[in-house]
Amino acid sequence: MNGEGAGRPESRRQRRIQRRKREILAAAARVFAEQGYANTTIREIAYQADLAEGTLYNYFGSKREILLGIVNDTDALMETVLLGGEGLEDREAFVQVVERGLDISEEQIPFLRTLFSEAWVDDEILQDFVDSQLERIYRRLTTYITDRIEAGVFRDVDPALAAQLILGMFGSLILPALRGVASLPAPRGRRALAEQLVDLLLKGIQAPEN
Amino acid sequence: MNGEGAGRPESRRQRRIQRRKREILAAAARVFAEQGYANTTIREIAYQADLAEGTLYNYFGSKREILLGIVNDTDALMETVLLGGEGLEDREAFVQVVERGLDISEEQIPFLRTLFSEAWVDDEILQDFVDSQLERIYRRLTTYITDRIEAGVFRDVDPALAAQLILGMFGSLILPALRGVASLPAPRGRRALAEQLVDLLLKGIQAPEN
Amino acid sequence: MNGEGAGRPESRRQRRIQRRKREILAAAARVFAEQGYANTTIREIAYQADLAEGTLYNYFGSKREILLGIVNDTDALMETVLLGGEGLEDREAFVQVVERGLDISEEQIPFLRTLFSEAWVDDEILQDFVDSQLERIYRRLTTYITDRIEAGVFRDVDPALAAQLILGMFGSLILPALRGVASLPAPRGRRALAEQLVDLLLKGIQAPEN
Amino acid sequence: MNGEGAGRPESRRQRRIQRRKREILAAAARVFAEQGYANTTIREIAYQADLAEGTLYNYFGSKREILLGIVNDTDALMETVLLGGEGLEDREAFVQVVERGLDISEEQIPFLRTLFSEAWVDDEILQDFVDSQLERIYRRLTTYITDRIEAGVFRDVDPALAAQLILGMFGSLILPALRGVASLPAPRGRRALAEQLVDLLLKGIQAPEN
DNA sequence: AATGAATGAGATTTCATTCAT
DNA sequence: CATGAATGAAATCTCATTCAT
Repeated sequence: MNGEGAGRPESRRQRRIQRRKREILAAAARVFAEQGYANTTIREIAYQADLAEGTLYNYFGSKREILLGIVNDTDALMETVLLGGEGLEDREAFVQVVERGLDISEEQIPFLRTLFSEAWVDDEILQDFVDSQLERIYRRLTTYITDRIEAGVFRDVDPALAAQLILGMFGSLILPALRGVASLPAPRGRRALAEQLVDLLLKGIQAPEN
Repeated sequence: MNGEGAGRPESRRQRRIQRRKREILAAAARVFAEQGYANTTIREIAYQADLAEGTLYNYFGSKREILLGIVNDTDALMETVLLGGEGLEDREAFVQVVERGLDISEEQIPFLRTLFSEAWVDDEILQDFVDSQLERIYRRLTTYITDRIEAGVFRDVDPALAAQLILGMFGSLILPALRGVASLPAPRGRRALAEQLVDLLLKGIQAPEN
Repeated sequence: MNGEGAGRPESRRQRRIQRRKREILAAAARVFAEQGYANTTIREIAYQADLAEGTLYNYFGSKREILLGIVNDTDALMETVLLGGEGLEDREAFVQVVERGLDISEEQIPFLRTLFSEAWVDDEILQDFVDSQLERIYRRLTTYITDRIEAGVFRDVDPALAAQLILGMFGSLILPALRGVASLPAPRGRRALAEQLVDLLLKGIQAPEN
Repeated sequence: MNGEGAGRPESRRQRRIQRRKREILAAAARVFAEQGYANTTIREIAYQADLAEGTLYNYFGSKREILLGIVNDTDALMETVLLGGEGLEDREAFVQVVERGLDISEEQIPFLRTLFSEAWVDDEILQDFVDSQLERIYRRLTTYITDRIEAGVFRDVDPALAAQLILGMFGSLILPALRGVASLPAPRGRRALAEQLVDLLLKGIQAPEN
């Protein structure tokens, strides 16, 4: 019974709702990224999502909840940056993680752009995201560096500071794309970019004989 | 006679106006930095500057003009980052410029915080500031690196990319202070911080025997 | 079936919007006529139209747009003054046009009152209305007089000046009603009024033997 | 004693104050005429009168008092329209009064323009001026016409209506100048204009044989 | 669920008036 | 008397949110 398809109908309904939510978040992220959260009206989001204004409120309780939805989505994605690279030789592991970071960043530009601009002034977002997600990446990197120093592979630098500087280097790569003034290189170029970053990081800028 | 105390009265009036403008900008920068431009009301700025709302409009034509006033002020200050360091040995020059950058950044935290949060979504600010001031710093650094490579002091890296990565490293140092989650080290610590950055930059993270 | 009651729903919506717009314009014209445009607040118009302030902005983009809406409406009505009277004997034609002018003016008193008071200082209104609508009436009258002179029915007067003076005479009739200090005579009296105006116009005030 | 010039010093002071008041009224009338009362700022009036804003308040207690000052001044002038013409032959008397009306109107255009635009919506002005000054002119004209009818010089028309229509004719002559879309003819042309008005008024527009 | 008209609190901005200098 | 900076009430307009259909 229950006509075609069956399955728990509840689940189908849930899936439809989730899909609709994602569509709304994607539309909202696009507009937020372009105009900023405060300058964006619900009407504009509704228009971009091809829905009536009131309909949005069936999926999100407020404009702010849409923003937090974006933050969460981005959160989830950041997780994946850290996956992979395990068991590889150091240099290659580094390069792959950087490259993957570039890939993900590009896909998520509107989300990241929204995220960063609002994180400056919104304490809840700042804590939910920056002080949880970035902190995790930062800690993981610190631990890794500490290990490598102990293994004698890295020089005896301050691991926390080194982690911070490395994240800064990575940030400088995606910043222009985030700001919308330049786009990231094509996938092939990204590999080269990652290699150059890692090269500089490992060997420094000074000529060896110095 | 006619020592200080006389002078053209026009000039005294002008000075009073300029002083009042600076007071307003300082108050506004504080509030913008905390709450963001869009969330800040004229009423709040006026309250912080200890003036009536209408009085602000005797000095700035609109809320936005106040924001642009902050951008301009910051502009002027950024100039000074690049001064000094000429003629010093490379390592020391680098260290001093980084240190000075930290000093100036600290003084200007509310202004910088305002600036960066709004530059994301405000094209005029983005172009007036980021694409003029930062670009200058970036170009100067690129030129410097190119020289050093030609002189055989630096390895043969991509100078533009290296400059970008270095700016990213510097950015990572002031970011926590800008975000308000940590403050910069005391002046003595800043010297050490600058040295560590320069050390990592010059020699890399890899152990020498590698 | 599908008699009245169906129709494209778009069209029904459009009609509802148009009706609402007219309601707002009527309320606004009443208030403008009493207090003048500048002295009238949006709040007052909204109150008179029995709507919230914000609702007005769903129909008109600004207070000024409401004013222009009134001007346009009046424009459209003025057209009809000139209709009719064709083919009648001169005296009767004149009388009928004057009478119709009185009728229309009475219906439109709040609109006309608004219009005239603002036309003094608002160039756009002055040109959109006075210099297009009144000009048309004026030209038509001039042409008519010229014809009549050539036909030997009217004396050899300056047709343009005569037209101007006639419009002034008509204006003096509706002015008291427009100012709100007196109302126009009842319809029957209007015919008599029109006849007296035309009589004076045709034969002058001087006794014949003079 | 009392130094040079003597005279009651009070009186000299009074004269200076009166002169200053007139200067302010003239400046205000110019600006009001151009932009309307509500759109004009005290700052603009002060600028045109070459005074500081606060200084105006030494002469007039409020912006509105300046407006009423203009109304009064105009009032005083209107008086003079009616002077003269006594004892002249009818036609010439009419012509001279009309001509003088044109002369005075031209001199006073900014004042009249201000007056008429505000009289629409300001009951105090409407009553103080229109319903006192115009009423006087209107009554005088009515009386005159009644006399003339009794003397058999004028036809048996409704004197009140005739007076109204005549004022309307005169109004139509100065209206374009008042509106700022045309200027009055040069003095010589004014005589001709007045003669044409009077001619039409006395003999009508119809050809005699009709 | 979907719609979009209605709502009204709240923001920016203007400007007549005051008052210390 | 003259000045013009300071004041703050009041006006216009925006827009997140609600709710009847």
